[in-house]
Amino acid sequence: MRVSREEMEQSHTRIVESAARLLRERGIENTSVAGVMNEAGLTHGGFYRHFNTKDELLETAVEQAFADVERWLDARFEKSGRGAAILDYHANYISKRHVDQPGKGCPAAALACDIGRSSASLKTVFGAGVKRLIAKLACGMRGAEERRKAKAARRFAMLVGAVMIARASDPETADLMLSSCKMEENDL
Amino acid sequence: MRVSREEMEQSHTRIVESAARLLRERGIENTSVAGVMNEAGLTHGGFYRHFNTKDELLETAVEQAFADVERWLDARFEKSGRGAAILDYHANYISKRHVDQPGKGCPAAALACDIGRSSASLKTVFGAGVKRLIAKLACGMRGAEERRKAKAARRFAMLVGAVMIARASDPETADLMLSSCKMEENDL
DNA sequence: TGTACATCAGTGAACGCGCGTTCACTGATGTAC
DNA sequence: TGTACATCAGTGAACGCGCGTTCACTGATGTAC
Repeated sequence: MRVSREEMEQSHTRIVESAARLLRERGIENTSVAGVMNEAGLTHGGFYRHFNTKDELLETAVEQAFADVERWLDARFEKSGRGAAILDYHANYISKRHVDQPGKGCPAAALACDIGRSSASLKTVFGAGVKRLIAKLACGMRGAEERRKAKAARRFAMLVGAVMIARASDPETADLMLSSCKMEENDL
Repeated sequence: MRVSREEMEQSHTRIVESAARLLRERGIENTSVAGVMNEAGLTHGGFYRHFNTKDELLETAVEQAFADVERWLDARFEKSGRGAAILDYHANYISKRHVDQPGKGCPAAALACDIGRSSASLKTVFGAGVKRLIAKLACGMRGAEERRKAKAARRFAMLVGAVMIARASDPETADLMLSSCKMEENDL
């Protein structure tokens, strides 16, 4: 039966949020349209009133996941200042909690692999998110524009790599990875 | 019809090699048993004379992919010495060629994401490979044992993250990632 | 404000497809004599 | 070395399953009067 415009918008939001979480937990191939709809409290048939294809949902969900991280960073920036916010970000990133909860974590660490094998449009969404994140991280650093950006990119690559490898490894190797990439030592 | 023991061993080798390549190109979910067998010049039905399950093949193929990298590194070590070998490794890793050819590249950069969602036994194979690689890379460095290992782990994380992000991004962002992670600058 | 009707969000069965795995079968290989 | 037979690597049809997508249907919502 038809629902009100407001209810439909809420459904839409729930679909995107469910997708953003399930995608990061299970990956693109293991996230089914039916699974997302079920998580959103709906049945699979109604999906196509909201999106034309699964791919369209993926783009929206990945965009949303990046936006969530940016909002988190912005809030920290305002609360503790840029330097402290970046330290917080790093410490939270390289943590057992982050490794164990991909659904709430960084979309780059959860999805880079899958998106590397996906459509060009999804890569554009992903690349734009990464670029915005790196720009934000570079803000909290010292030095010339280009050097800051490159440094932020190197750091971000390390964070993403460390968490991905930790997730893909036995607990002992995961620990090695995390403890090696904590903040104390900054040189590569 | 039955084939000779020798032919069977050759089939086995071809199956594992095909799997190791296709896995890195397409990921675990998009690599089918039939696809691997076809690539090996066989039909899918015969697969189960070689492996009990697809998972068993995955473990063998991932192991093989790591062994290939180790053999490459060992050869370079002998030819050019440890320092030069590590420089070569880094330069080859952060290259457009590596980004464009996942099938011949680092298994960590190609599969970390997928393996993070797989069985504990596959994670053990992966983690062991990563550990051996890091140990090899630490060999070419200076300083105390623990510091060398941590530094090698940080570098490896950066390399893996950079290539994964480059593969998942639009060309412009991919370039930013690669150029930022080249050898010239070593600090994070 | 009230009524009559068109719209359309959501449902659940159905579609064609590719997957991992099983199985009866084939015929060259390996072995026992 | 030659023969007779058991073995088993490889084939291709078939299985049950979950997938993305389609569709006829339902009935509350939104709108035109």
